[in-house]
Amino acid sequence: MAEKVTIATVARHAQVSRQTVSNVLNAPHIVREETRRRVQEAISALGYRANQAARQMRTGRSRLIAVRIEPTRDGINGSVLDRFLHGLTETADAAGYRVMLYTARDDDQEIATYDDLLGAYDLDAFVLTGTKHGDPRTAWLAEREVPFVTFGRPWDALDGHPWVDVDGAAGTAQVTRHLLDAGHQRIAFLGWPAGSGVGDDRYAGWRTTMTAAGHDVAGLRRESEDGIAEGERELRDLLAHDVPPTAVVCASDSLALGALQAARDSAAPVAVVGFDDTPVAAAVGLSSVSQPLSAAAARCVDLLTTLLDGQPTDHRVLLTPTLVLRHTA
Amino acid sequence: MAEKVTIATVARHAQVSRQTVSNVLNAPHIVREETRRRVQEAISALGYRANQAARQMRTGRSRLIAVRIEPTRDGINGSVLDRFLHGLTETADAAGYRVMLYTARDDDQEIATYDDLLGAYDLDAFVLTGTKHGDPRTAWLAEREVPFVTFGRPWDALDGHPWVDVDGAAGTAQVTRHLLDAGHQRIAFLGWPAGSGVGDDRYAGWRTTMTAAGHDVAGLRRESEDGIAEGERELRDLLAHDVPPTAVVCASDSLALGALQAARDSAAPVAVVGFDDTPVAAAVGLSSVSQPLSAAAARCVDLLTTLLDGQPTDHRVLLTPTLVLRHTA
DNA sequence: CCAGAAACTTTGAACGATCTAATCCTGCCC
DNA sequence: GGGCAGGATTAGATCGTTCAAAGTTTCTGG
Repeated sequence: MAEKVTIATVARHAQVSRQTVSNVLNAPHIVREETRRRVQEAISALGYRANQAARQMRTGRSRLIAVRIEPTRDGINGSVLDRFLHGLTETADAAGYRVMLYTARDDDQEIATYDDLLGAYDLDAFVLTGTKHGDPRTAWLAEREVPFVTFGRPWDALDGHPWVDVDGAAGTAQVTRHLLDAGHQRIAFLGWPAGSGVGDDRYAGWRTTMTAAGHDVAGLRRESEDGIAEGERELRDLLAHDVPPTAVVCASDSLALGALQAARDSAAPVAVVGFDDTPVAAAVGLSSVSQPLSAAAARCVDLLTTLLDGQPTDHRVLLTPTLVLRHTA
Repeated sequence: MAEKVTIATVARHAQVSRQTVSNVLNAPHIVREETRRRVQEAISALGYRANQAARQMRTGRSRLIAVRIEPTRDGINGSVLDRFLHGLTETADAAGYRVMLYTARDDDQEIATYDDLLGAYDLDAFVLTGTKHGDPRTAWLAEREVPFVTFGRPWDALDGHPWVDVDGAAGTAQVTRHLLDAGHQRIAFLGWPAGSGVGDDRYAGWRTTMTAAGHDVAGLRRESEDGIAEGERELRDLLAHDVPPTAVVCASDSLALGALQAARDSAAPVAVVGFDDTPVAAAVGLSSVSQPLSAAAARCVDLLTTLLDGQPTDHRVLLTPTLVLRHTA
C-alpha cells in the first residue's frame, strides 16, 4: 500500500508550502497562475485527496447532510421517497456533499437523533420529508439555527424555513381538466381524510377545477386511509349510486390501483388516474401524476448549499408535476 | 448556545486528566470504579459527546459504513433494497455506526467512488448488494484489504469474502412442497433467464423439489425478464397448452402479479405464489416468499463489526425465508 | 534607484481526540 | 522501612487541515 498522501506531501512535491496547497484548493484566485498549475499537477500525480476529518475538525463543517429513511409503510408510496433519496444522493454528490442516513420511530426520537448527529458528526444540514401540521422537528432545528430544508411545505403559515414541494393541487387540476376535455362530466375524487396537508392540497385541485367548470361536486368525493383495498371499496361504493361517475381522480396510486379493480367489474367504463407515478402504475398502465422528484431533490441541495454559504435565498420552491397518460384515462 | 463541550471540559469537571476520560470511554476496565463513576456523571451532566472527526483523525476509523443506493429500476423489487437499507440503518445505529449513501451508474464508476470515499472520509467498510458473476467490485476491495460484506453470495466459487444471503432455493422449495401437499401436480415455474445467480437459485428449489417428488418438469418452466406484463404473457401462454398447470411458482412478485392477471381469466383456478413479499403483494393478497431482510441487515452489521474489531468470523450466513400464505395459494 | 504597496508565500498555532511514555500511588514482601 | 510490582493516572506529542499573522518577492511611480 502506498504511504499516506497529505497536504505536506503535495507541498514538498510542488516545492511550495502547505498553506499554498490549501489555498489552491479553497481559494484558487489568490494563488499565482503558474504556482497553481504546479500544485494541481502534484495533486493529480500523487492522487491526493483532502482528508475530510481533518478539514472538518478545523472548519467545523463536515460536508455531510442527514436524511431520514422511513420504515416502508406502504411499498407503493415508499418508492417515492426512494426515488427522492436517489436524486438527493446524486446531486449532493455533485455539490461535494454526502448523504448520511438515520431512522427514527417518532418525532421525539428523531429530535434526539438530531442532537446525537450534531454532537458527534457536526452535520452541516438536514433534509426533512413528510412535513405535517404542527411539526415539532422544524421548530427544534430552527431554534438551534441548524440549517435544514424540508421536502414538503410547512402547513402552518407561521413557519418561515426553506422548503421545496410539488404542487399537488396543480396536479389534480391538470388531471381534472384533461378528463373534462375528454368529455367526462361526473368526475369523482378518492382522497384521504381531511387534515393531512398533502391530501387536502390534492383534493383542492380537483374541487376548484370542477366548480370553475360549473360542475356540482356533491356526492362525488370519498375519503379513506391509503391502500389498495380501500380504493376498491370506495369506488365500488360510488359506482353503486344512481348516477355513477365516469371517471375518478385519486390521491395516490394505491387508491387508484384499488379503484382500477372496481372499475374492471363495472358495466360502463370508468377512467382512473392515480398520483405519484410509481413504477407499479407504469407496469399496470395506470395514468398518473408524476412528481419531478429528481428536480425536487436537486432544488433541496441547491437551497442547502446556498444556505450553507451564508447567502440569502428565495426560501420556497414549488414545482409543477406532470400528467403521464397511459391506458386508464 | 452553550459553549462547546470537549473532553477537556469533562476532565476539568470530574477533576481528572483528559486521558482518563478517554479511557473511561474506550477502555473502561482499566479505570478505577469510583473514578469511572465520577467521569460518567460529568459526561451526562455536561451532555458531552465525542467528536467523531477528531477521533477519526487520530484513529483512522470513522464509524461510517457506505452503502450504494440503486436507481429504482422496478418499484416492486426496489422496495426490497429499501427495507434492507432501513434495517441496516437501524442495526448500524445500535452498533454505533452510521450509514452513508452513494450512487453509481456502473461498476467502474462505483469503484472510482470507493477510492473517493476511502480517501476523503476514511470509511470503515462497505456493504455491497446485488452480487453477480465475475463481480469486479469485490476483487478491487479485497485487493486493497478494505473490509466489506455483500448481501448476496458470491456466485463465483473462488471468492472468499464475508457474505449474507437468503436461501432462494429453500424458499421456492418450500412453496413447491406446500403446493404439492395441497394436491397440485402440475406446478409451473416463472423465472428469469439463466445466468443470474439469484434466478438460478430460485429455479433450483422448484426443480429439485418437483423431481424429488417424482414429477416431470418438462414444459413447465418459463423464462423472461422481470415485469408484470412479462408475467402475464408467460402464464397466459402456459395456460393455452393441452394440460395447463394448476399452480405457478414465480421468481418475483412482479412476475406473480402479472401471472395473477392471467390466472383471473382462466377457466380453472390457478394458484400463484410470488417472491419477496413486497408490500404490493400484501395489499393484493398474493402469497409470497418473505426474505428476512431485517435479520439479513443485522447479520451484515454483525459481520462487519467483528471484522473491524479484527476478530475472525464465520464468513458466510445463509438465512431461510418464510412462506407467507394469503388468498392466492 | 528606492520607498511603499500589492501580491504572494511561509510559519506556527489550533481544532479535539488518542497514543506513547513517564509518573504517581498503593499495597506487599523481606 | 526500603524496594518493588503493577495498576491508575498524567503530560506531551501527534493526526491533517485551516486560520492568523508575519515574511518575502514583485511591481509601481516618483
